[in-house]
Amino acid sequence: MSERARRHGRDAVTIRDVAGHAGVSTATVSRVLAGTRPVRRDIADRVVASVAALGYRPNPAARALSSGTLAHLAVVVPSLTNPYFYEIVDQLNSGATAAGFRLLVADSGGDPEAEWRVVGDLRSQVAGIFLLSPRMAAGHLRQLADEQVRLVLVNRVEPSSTAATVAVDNARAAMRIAAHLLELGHRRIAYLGGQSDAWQDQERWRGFQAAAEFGMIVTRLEGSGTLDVDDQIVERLLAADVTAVACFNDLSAIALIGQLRDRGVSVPGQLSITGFDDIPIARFLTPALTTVNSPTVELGERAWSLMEQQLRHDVPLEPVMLEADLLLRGSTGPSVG
Amino acid sequence: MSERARRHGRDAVTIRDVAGHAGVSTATVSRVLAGTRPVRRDIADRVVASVAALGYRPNPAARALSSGTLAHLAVVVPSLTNPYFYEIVDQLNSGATAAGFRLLVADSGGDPEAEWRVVGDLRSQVAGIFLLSPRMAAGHLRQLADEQVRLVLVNRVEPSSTAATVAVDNARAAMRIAAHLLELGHRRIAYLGGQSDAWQDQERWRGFQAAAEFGMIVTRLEGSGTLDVDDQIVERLLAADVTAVACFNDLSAIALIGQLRDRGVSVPGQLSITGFDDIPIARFLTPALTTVNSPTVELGERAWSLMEQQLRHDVPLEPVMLEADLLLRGSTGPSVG
DNA sequence: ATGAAAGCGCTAACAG
DNA sequence: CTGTTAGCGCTTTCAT
Repeated sequence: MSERARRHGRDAVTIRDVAGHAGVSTATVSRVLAGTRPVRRDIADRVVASVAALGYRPNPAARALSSGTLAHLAVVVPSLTNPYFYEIVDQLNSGATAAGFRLLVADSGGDPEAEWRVVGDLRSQVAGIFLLSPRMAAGHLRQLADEQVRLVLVNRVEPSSTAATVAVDNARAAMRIAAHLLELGHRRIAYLGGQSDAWQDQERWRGFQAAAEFGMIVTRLEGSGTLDVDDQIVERLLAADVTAVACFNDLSAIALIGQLRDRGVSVPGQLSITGFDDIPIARFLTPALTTVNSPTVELGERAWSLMEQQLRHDVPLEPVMLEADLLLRGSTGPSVG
Repeated sequence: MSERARRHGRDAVTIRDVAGHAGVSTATVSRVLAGTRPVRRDIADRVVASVAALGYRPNPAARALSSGTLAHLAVVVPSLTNPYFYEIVDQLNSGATAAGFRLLVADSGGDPEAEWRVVGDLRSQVAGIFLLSPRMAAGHLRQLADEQVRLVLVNRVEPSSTAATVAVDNARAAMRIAAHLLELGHRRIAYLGGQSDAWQDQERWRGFQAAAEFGMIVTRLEGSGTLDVDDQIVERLLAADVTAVACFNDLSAIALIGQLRDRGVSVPGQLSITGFDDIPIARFLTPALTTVNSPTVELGERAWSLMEQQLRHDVPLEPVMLEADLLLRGSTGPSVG
């Protein structure tokens, strides 16, 4: 058995074998399988039968080389361990699988440069790329779009790029949280930020800053957007003299609540806390987390359909903006300030 | 511009262009890039310079077709929305990326048949496949190994198959939990199971059943292993008259605790709860979850190295069994039975 | 050590 | 509607 055959676990059966078995040309087999042009019914049946009989599976590499495109789509995420992306990836996977594409995943580690490199690598290997919360330079994003890489941007709006885009209106969502806190009597609040180079962080911060217009005093504290929060965070918070903390996302809210619990600070008794995203676990926490839901399912669906359009050579559209709903739960309560 | 060129966003620069630019043959370029055979220093330098100057990127499909293997590895997970798997996938991704492989992910939806089909699809497209908590029939697993598909089984031990395997000793971990509960005075406990066709569920259940030897009474309740728990679960639990519930995993423990909170049942005051896996969020919960850690990092590392060995044509080894540590946190307390 | 040339398996003109 | 044939871009003998 040849080395190649061993790799595939058997002497690979090729399109030629099928053609021979069915007594037709390889072109006909190809046409039957791809459905690119009509083939006489009885011949097609014969081909199908031969395919089944021989257990033929087209070689994707050969197909890719010949047709110029691989049935692979890539999705690049800042971190594979952030639950927020799971649902989106899951949606993309459903769409892609149904359309006969496979999903390649890549993790950029949240680094703009690494992200750019990863995409550079991927672009020649896939038919299209989903960028989830990308952080790369606007110039790079523009360049990719200019170079006709099929792109879908999720949660990053970059007006200078023509890339297809779907995003949640984060600023508006932040305002909703602020308004809710104000209604509860909170006037001095803190925003525990995420990575400040992320579009989502900028938008959310923008939303909270708008609350200043309504008489709130909003202090920004730097955070990571992950479960790893600064050990000193509680002290910094207390020093800031606030009655509520709006966190960049659910993950950091959860970590913060954990810290507060350890220090004996009650939530929402002494401090109200809000998250962002509504990851599935949020409603099961004690206290359940007040947050805004990021419509991840719709986000994923829209992202997929934007990709689908591009695969059909349709023109990219206006950015799709999605609304987030406020979910009032137990982690917020009346101000005690 | 040709259709093909358009797809790649530019007229693709091929190995021939590089060869022309450097004034050498394509074979030489190939050798320099792959390092398969020695090339005179100055010529190699010239090639490297040309590659850089033209921004050449080898076409993976052509490479795959020619060399017979694609630099892709696949990982099949039962569900893309379970945090537990992401930790492992993250590790696999690191190893694969470092070795120049890309990771294809596929979701089987937890269905044994779908899983088998997915693998059938994938096998010709990748150099190897990781199966995380696979549920497919033992016969299928054996068949794959027999057909020389490079496989790594994670968290499923199938003695009849020669596939490389790494798994956590779930039965032992379950015993550790049981022993801990017994020490706290719990004698009547329930096991809220996962999907009963999963190896992990069987092993955990086996571990808890062993506790009967030590005088505990263990009732099994059916569960899903996800955040979606039966609405009636609290009633069923109360009816079972137990003082502690060992859950299949952290996810179902979290969901259960959420339900109990809603019904006003205190944890661990009235009922002690344990999880399984130690997902990152577990320690931030209130109460923090008593669980056993699944050494996901090591699991991922071992899985990767098993794959690496196979890529080097090494023989598969004995199953690697990993130990799980008990993490005592706030969700368990003395029995009030 | 290097080049020429033969494919890898498939698709897509181009003929018929 | 079907067959023949020429590549797709790369690796790899086989010569030199």
